[in-house]
Amino acid sequence: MTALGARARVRAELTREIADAARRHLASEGAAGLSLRAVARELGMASSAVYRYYPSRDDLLTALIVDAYDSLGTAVEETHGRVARDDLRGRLRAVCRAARAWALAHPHEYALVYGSPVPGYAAPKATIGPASRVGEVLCWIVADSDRGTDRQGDTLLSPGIAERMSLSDDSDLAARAIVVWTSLFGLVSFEMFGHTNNVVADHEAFFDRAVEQWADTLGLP
Amino acid sequence: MTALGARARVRAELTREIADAARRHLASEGAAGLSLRAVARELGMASSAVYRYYPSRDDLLTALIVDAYDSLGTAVEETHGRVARDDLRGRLRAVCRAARAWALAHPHEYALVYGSPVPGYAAPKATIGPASRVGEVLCWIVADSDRGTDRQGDTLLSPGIAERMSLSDDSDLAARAIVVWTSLFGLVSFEMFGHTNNVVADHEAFFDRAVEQWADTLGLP
DNA sequence: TGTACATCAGTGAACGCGCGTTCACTGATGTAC
DNA sequence: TGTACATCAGTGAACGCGCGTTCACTGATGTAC
Repeated sequence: MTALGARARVRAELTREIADAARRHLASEGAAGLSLRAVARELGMASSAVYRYYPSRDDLLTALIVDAYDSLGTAVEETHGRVARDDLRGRLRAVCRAARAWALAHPHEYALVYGSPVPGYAAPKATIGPASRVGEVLCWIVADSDRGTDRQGDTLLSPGIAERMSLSDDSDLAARAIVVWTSLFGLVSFEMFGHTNNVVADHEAFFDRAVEQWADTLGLP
Repeated sequence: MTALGARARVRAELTREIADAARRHLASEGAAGLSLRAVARELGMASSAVYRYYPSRDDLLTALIVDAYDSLGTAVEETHGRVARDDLRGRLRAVCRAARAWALAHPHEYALVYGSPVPGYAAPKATIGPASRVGEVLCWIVADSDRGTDRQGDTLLSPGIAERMSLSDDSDLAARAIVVWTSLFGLVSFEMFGHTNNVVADHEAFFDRAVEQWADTLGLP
């Protein structure tokens, strides 16, 4: 339904503009300081008008979280999609670098989703799907590595794979993939949050090196 | 100077009590919501009285951060100290498990130091030393592994080692150690912040498995 | 094409709240003689 | 040991601020006939 009425189109536009302004505020104040009033002020509208678009502050926060996960997920998937399927190491490189690049380009959205949880805010279920997109791409790579690239179809490892990848199935490769997943965001978080400031000199080179280590861990050729 | 006057002793006590109350508040409100007034209220004193002990909210926050790093550092160092020096893998296990155990026991202090930075707060230099204690222990282990346990003395790798461990010196082992360091906190953070909730079934078993992977990465016997 | 009505966006005032910080002050505890 | 003075802890009121959310309202935009 792209044939929206004029009113509906304006509505969609303003809804997005509010989210954009909120994202900008995230940058200066952090997630906990995100304020509906400040957002309204920036848009030059009454604070009460925002309630026509988002029923509460938490709903706005949820929208920002979902958008952030989707933005990261899309960036990673696109970069990953440009690499030949049988170039397993190249695919891992692409995923990791895309994730880091996204974090550097969107530091506050990164902190929103991968930093400490916002106190008093419980993430609703709508965030689960978008949150697992990067992990799923990693799982694809590992799965392809496990059974060779000749095998067609992604049906065996599909959305929802994460649930089936619990330790109980005792798959060493699955466990390794998850450790790589957490290591990736561990390293990016340390860089973003300043923990490696006096430890690592060239962050980009160091990151690339770490990626090769992870590729080795996964036994990628 | 343990022979403090009665007044000085009471002062030291209250200073600690304020920090304790602040820590408790951290739990419910998060770092960004830490409020001097709430802390004063809990202690049954006027909010202005707190200023006799901490000149501002940020100073109180700094004290909490330093305390958290020191608490974690002490826990890790003590556990590590109980393992025989030539049991390199055992030492790594001890360090990693102690760090995770501390995080589980102090979730909000963990989020304070390893979560997203508090907006508008710049960590002063006083936090750098305490923040690097865990990393330094890891470096000891790696250094011992590198040159064998016969070599005496810890002088080559001492406080401040982190600075010298920049990529420029091109030591592969140093780089591996730092990746393990970031992976450790990456995995713990994901567990603490709920990212592995539907992915990992048995967090403790999974963590132990990850530690063995890291030990392999470092080539520990 | 024109009119009557319903829908909806946006307003501005208000509610009740909490915050960090300052300031002049009261009393109690320590110190010097 | 006793007195006079200085130091310090703690008070309570006040300043100026921002917040989320509600509510009755005004006008403009759409819809049905």
